[in-house]
Amino acid sequence: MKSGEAMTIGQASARSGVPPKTMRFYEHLGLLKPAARLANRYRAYDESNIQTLRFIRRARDLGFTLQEIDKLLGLYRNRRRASEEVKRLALAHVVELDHKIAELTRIRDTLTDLARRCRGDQRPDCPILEELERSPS
Amino acid sequence: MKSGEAMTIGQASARSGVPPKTMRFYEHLGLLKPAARLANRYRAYDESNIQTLRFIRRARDLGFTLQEIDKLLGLYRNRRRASEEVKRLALAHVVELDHKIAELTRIRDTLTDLARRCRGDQRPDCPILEELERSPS
DNA sequence: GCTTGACCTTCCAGTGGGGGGAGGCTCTAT
DNA sequence: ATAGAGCCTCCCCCCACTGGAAGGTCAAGC
Repeated sequence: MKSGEAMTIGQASARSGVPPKTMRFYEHLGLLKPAARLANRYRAYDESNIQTLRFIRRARDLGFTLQEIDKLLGLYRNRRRASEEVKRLALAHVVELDHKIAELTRIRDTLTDLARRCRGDQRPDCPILEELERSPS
Repeated sequence: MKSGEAMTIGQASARSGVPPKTMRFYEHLGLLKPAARLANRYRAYDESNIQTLRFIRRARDLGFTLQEIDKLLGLYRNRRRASEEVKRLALAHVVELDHKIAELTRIRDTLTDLARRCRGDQRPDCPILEELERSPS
C-alpha cells in the first residue's frame, strides 16, 4: 500500500490501535463521519482518519467519555477556538477522577483493614462477613 | 405492621436501602431466591430477607460485583466454611482496587500536568490537544 | 478454475447494574 | 365511589463496546 493512500478498515485499525468493530461503532454513533467506500463497499481510510482515530484512542486512554471526545474533536479541528474550553474540560475531568480515586481508596482501606482482622483459617468467624451483615450504613 | 411479619417490596426497600426495581432485578438474576407471594401476587419479605438485602447493599458499597456477592452470600449462609475463602475474595478485590486507583491516578497526573501547561486563554495553542494528536502511545 | 482462508459487510444480542416509563391490578382513605 | 399510591410485568435506555451469525470479496495456491 502506498502510504498516504486508501487503507481498509483492518489496516487503519492496525495503524491507529482502534479495533475495526469499534471504528464501525464510532461511525454509527456519529463520532466519526461516514467513511468513504470503495467499489466493493469496503470502507476506505486515509492519513487524516488515522490521526483522528489516534486522537480518540489517546483521549479514551485518558478516560474521557465519547461525548467529551466529540467536543475535544470539535475544538481540535477548529483551532481558532480558545484553549480555555479545552482546559476547562480537562480540569472538570480531573475533578471527577479525584472523586473516584478518593472513593476507591476509602473502599480499599476498609477492605484491607477487614481482611487484616480476618484470620483466614478454617474457623468460621470472619470480620468481613460480620461487617457486611451490620445494620444500615 | 407487626415486626417480624411480612412486608411488601416497598417496605422492605425502605428498611434495606435497596430500591424495589433493584430487588426485582436481583431476583431475576437469581442473586435473590424468588420472593414469597401474597394472594394478590405481591412479593412478601421478612426479616431474614432484609438482612440479606443489607448484606448485598454493603457489599455493593464496597465495590464487590454481583458475582462476588453471590459467592459471599454462599459463604455467609454456610458459616462452617472457612473464613479463608472470604479473606481471599476480599484481598483479590483489594488488588483490583489498587490497579484501578493506580491507573486513575496516573491519568489524573497526566491531565493535571497538561492543564497546568495550557494557558487556557483565547490563544489556540494547547498542550492538551497537542498531546492527544501525538503518534501512537 | 476452484478451493481455502482472511478479510470485509450488515445486523442482532449481550455485557453490568440498574433507571424510566407504559399499561394494568390492588389497596387504602376519604 | 373515587382518587392516588403502590404493586405487577414488560420492554427500552444508558455506556462503550464485544461476539457472533450470515453472507460478499479477494489473493494465493493447486
